[in-house]
Amino acid sequence: MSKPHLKSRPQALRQALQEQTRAAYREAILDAAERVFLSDGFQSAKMVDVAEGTGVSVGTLYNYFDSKDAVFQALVDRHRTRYFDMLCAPFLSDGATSQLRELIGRTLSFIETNGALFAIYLRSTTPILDGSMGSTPAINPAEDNERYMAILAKLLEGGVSDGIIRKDIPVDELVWTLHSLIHAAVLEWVGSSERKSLVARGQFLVQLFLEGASQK
Amino acid sequence: MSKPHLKSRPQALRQALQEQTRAAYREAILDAAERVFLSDGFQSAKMVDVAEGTGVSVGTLYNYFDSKDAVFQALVDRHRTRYFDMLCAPFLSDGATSQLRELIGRTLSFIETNGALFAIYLRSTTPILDGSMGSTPAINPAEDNERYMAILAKLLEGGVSDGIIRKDIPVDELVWTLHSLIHAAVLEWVGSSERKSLVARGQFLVQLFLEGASQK
Amino acid sequence: MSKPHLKSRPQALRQALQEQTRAAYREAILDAAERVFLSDGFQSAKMVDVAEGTGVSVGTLYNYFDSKDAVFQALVDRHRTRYFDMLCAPFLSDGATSQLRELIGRTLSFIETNGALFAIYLRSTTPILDGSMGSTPAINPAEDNERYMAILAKLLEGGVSDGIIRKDIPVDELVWTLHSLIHAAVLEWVGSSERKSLVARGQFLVQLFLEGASQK
Amino acid sequence: MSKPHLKSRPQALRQALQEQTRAAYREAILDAAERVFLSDGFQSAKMVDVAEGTGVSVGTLYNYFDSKDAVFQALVDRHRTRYFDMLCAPFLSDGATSQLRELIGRTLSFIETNGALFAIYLRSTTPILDGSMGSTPAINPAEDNERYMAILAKLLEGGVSDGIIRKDIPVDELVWTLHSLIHAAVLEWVGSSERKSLVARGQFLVQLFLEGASQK
DNA sequence: CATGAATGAGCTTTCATTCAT
DNA sequence: TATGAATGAAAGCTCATTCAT
Repeated sequence: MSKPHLKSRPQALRQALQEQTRAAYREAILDAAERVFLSDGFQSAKMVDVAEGTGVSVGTLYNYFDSKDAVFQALVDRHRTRYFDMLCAPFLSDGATSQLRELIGRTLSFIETNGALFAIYLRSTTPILDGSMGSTPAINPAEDNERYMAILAKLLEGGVSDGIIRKDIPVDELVWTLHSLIHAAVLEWVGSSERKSLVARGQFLVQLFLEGASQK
Repeated sequence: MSKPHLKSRPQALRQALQEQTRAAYREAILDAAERVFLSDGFQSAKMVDVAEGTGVSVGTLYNYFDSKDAVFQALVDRHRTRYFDMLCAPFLSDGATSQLRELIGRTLSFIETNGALFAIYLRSTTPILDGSMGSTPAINPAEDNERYMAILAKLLEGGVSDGIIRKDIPVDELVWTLHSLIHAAVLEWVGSSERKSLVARGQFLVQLFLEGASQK
Repeated sequence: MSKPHLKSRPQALRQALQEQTRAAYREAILDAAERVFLSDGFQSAKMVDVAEGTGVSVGTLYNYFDSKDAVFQALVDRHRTRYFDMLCAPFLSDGATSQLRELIGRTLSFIETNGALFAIYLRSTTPILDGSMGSTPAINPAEDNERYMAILAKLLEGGVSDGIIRKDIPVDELVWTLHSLIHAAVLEWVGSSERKSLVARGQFLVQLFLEGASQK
Repeated sequence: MSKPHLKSRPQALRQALQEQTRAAYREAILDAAERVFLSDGFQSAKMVDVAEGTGVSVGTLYNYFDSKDAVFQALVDRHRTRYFDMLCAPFLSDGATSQLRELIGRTLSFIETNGALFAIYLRSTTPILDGSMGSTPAINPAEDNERYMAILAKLLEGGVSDGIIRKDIPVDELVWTLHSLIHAAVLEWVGSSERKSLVARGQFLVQLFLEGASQK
């Protein structure tokens, strides 16, 4: 009762530790969930497996997330934030072409580092996939894709202005093509077991995208 | 019982009719299944819905297919046969470039005509998708993809020989890129509700693939 | 194909039998459910027990009812219809008093014959009970009670007009009292294992209600 | 350690305080529990809510009570003691009728003051309720009811001796009727949101019970 | 002794598959 | 061979209870 500040300090400490722990649990669960979702697919993934993968019991899962959907949601959110933060960082280089290379390098590097789930999520507009992922309205990859394409568009428009990118094709089409190309690369990479450097392939893709396959 | 040959003719007839009917049933079921799988996804698709869509009862489904997986399997098989038959037909035009256009035109035309399921199947090496589709070992899109890429490779190699396609990039890489590009286009098409002409976009893609995005 | 009427008859028959069977199943399930709900209470009652009690599997339950709530609902509905049909039948006797006796006789006879669940349902406005029964809006005993009290009211008003029932107490109060009394009797009966005649007690109650406990 | 008697005094003091505190906790928990049980029903009531309502953590609940059932048990016990203490207090008035009025007045006043839970408990012989309340054997309202009815019986027997109460009906029946009537009133009161005076209605009930509904 | 997160048995519900008709 | 109701394993989720701090 007297000297309550004596107690308040440890309490604050404990609280901090608690929150530390909570966060750690959350991360652990998400890590396990990502593994399970990736190997089994969202629908087939069982909460028990996620729990087991985390090393906790099922009930604990629900102390951190409201539902299976919510876990997936959080998984996506976790990546999304970092993804766009990374994309929006200022470029180190000048010129549309270099920056394009840089952007795609970053993108693919992110995927390479952070696992494939986010990439797959971005592709999950495909109807059949929709079934396999959660159907919460908040899970809306289309929006994220548009955001990404907007970034691409800005760069390519700059290239057109600079006379580097051809004018006879609408920028939208170029954007769409490059975006699709990147995603294809990612999916290919995700599906393969070898996991050749995704970044390297990205650079190669940009080259091909810019120069074309024809003999000059 | 007596004079079996008297009966054997009608029996053969009946048998033929029977088989005709059986085949018709199979087709009807597969048609319905494709609709359902596409709209709900494999996992969420219910056998009852397939039955209803076909106009038969669930039990009947199992007289024609061993399991839900088997239905999907058959669905893929049905497309695959026609797909490769179509691809292997002789070209109407000459020259690597024209034939490339023709091949991709055919490919996308097939997808456009026959629905998206097969295309999605071809992309289903993605782990998360594996979960959403049947997991029978027999469902192995990789093989089909390689077969397709082999066709592409032959054409592009021809182009290299003819001096039309650049030599400084390994054909494999070109093949991979073009293939990815096509698949990306298909997935994009599948996911969109507008359903702009896929074939047209394909032609455009080939152009971009050959010429590149750079201003010359 | 020829003589379709040869087939149509058995089909009609089969269908009739099927519906017979369906109805029988429904009844069997409801019977079991009533037993289980009564012995365990709605919340504690397990669908497995209902299934076991019926002699079917859990899945079958859901072929007949959408949910546990729906089972309870149907249970109540089944009784309600018959209950009010019976109450609304014309009286065999004349005079407010006799008809009162008759009405209460019928009521209690119904309860005695048809089991206690419906009676308990009618009492389930009690908050604690609300928790123990389904919370579907359609389950609204208050309405049913009011309907019953309206019937009582009409009779007692007649009695007042005839100078048989005292005028110095509002009919509503009399109705309320008699109604409560009946319900109390029913609950008492439900809770006891002896199960003395409920109808007899009812007649006795009416007498006491009319004459009072005082020595004249 | 040395001179234990020096310490024993403060210890006793501390112990007393401790027990004071313990008792206060218990009461607080029971208060909260009563609120929660009444609003949600026993089964639906969550220990977390009780804890929250008390302002302690769930764990603390289990330092004071062994289980959810035990909480309910204690809740009932707490009321029971006070209930019968109150009932057994000497009457202020003379004469069976007056004392009857007084008894019922006290009863209903108690319910009105102390909340409805105890009243509901007393009615919980109803099977369905058993499920919704704890099923510990110790929770046995029948016994309490009999105790109450014994009190009623004594009064009514007095009335019979005094020539105030009719002889032609066994006292048991009269007791049963009056008791049922009171309980019905209580349940009605519990279920209604208006909460008209329960005591007033009780007096009215006694009048009706004694005089009957018939016009004299 | 208070705390509150971890636990996991147990519940309702779904649906691919079977099988008697 | 068609039927469609019965089946029951399996999944997501809840919450009374425990226990390390």
